[in-house]
Amino acid sequence: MKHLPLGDCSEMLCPTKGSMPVRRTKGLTHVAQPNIQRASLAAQIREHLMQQIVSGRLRPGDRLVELRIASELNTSQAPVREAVRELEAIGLVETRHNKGARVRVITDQEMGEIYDVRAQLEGYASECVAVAGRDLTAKLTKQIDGMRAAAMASDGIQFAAHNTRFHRVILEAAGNATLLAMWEGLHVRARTSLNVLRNSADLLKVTASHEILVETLASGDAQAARQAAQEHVLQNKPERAQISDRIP
Amino acid sequence: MKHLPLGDCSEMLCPTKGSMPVRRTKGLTHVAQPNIQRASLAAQIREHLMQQIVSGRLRPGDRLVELRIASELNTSQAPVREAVRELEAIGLVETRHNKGARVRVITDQEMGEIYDVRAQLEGYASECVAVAGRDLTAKLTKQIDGMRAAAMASDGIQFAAHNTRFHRVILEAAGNATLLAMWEGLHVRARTSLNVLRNSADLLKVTASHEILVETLASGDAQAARQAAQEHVLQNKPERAQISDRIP
DNA sequence: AGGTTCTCGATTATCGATAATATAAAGCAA
DNA sequence: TTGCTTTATATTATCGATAATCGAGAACCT
Repeated sequence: MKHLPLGDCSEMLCPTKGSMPVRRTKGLTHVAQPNIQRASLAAQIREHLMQQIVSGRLRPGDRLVELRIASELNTSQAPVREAVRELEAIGLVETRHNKGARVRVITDQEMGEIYDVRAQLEGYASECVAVAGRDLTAKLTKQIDGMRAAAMASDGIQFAAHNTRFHRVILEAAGNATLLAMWEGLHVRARTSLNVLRNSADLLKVTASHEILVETLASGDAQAARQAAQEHVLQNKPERAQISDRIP
Repeated sequence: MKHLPLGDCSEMLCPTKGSMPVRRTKGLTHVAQPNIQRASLAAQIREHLMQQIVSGRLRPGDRLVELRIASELNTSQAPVREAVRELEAIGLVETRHNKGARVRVITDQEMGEIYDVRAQLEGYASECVAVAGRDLTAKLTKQIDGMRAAAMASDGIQFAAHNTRFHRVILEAAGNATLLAMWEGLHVRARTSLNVLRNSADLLKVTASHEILVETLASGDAQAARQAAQEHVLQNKPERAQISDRIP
């Protein structure tokens, strides 16, 4: 297949859906034994661009010119276009008709809104979990351990990953696929990474905040669970007027 | 431009964003005075397909073959593909890698989930509105009038339209763009149409249910507003195991 | 029969080229 | 100089053609 000069391309998006198969023999043919790319070009490009954005190599306002990216990656315009459209659907990129796409500027205002909505969704999810009487302590603790380790290593990316998984455990357990999908739509992972980069919060403190939540969830009191989850999210809501610099 | 044999193509999706300009001179050139299509082919095709789905001409499980649709509409595969992908993002269509798209089957289960989530979102929105002390009575009443008229004319489509606008008024007034976007993501209009078609509910009764909500909202009590909105949505949540037939 | 490989037709994914647009630069009249 | 029209350039939207993939059935083996 087209062996794109893309790096990892691991699941930043849709960690649930596994990657899909693909094999092209246009430019160079490969031994196709290791590195059997099983994702469409579009998906790979999407992940690539996503990395660029989240890592800050592409910064808010930067344009995404389809043909330029295509030539950089040795592909045609089509899959790039598709990737860009997907990023738009996700909300990482903004396009105007006939004027192309650019990396979306996520304002502090919007970041705040996201946390407000998350608080609602997670509050409801927690309520559902409590009502159903599900015990997630084991799973949640596992992620907390990961968070703590990442926090001590000052690994923001890893921290965000565990953080996201922690919350996903709750959302999944709520048993409402639509709710989960909407929550995923907020793309907590990407957003959290961004956020960690923006304001180097005290990761250990954040970790501790999760531990408290686990306890409340375990109590089984639906209203309390909801309340706790909402507060937890809002607690970590970034202050306004943060340092909006990005890593260089 | 390419004068697609598409009918209305009015704003079923993204009623906020106006349509965008486009003009092609490939096949036939036109006087381009009336009917100045200001939407990209992809957008037109998307609307077309959406109509087909919502109206029931395309039913759950039906395949959407890109090249077939393209030839039917006298376009190339590209814009069709884009349209289909958009429908996928919306959730009206389901695609599997290398296997194409088909109209998504919305199960009763999922329909129920949607209402549960909507209840949460709208509850929160109503709370925000009340807290902000905004008075929406005039706007809401206007839509209720529309609903009543549609109800008496047994016009499900129109009813759904007014219904959606009613709720959008509230969501917009909540002042959280992200919240609004998520709510739009549920595509209430399309879903409501489907729902109205599935179970011919008593539209006048539904209308009345909205009137009560307006009163509570006007009272300014945030908790009451939230409660009322949630209940309102859940009240209209379809029963399980509905007649799942679609109009022919 | 039961399972395996091969081939073919249908369809998606991708490509390379063209038409259409938007915007900025250049030209020109008042 | 201001404002309007024209031209040039960059880039998107769309097209038509190809390559790759899937699924079903044919052909084969055991």
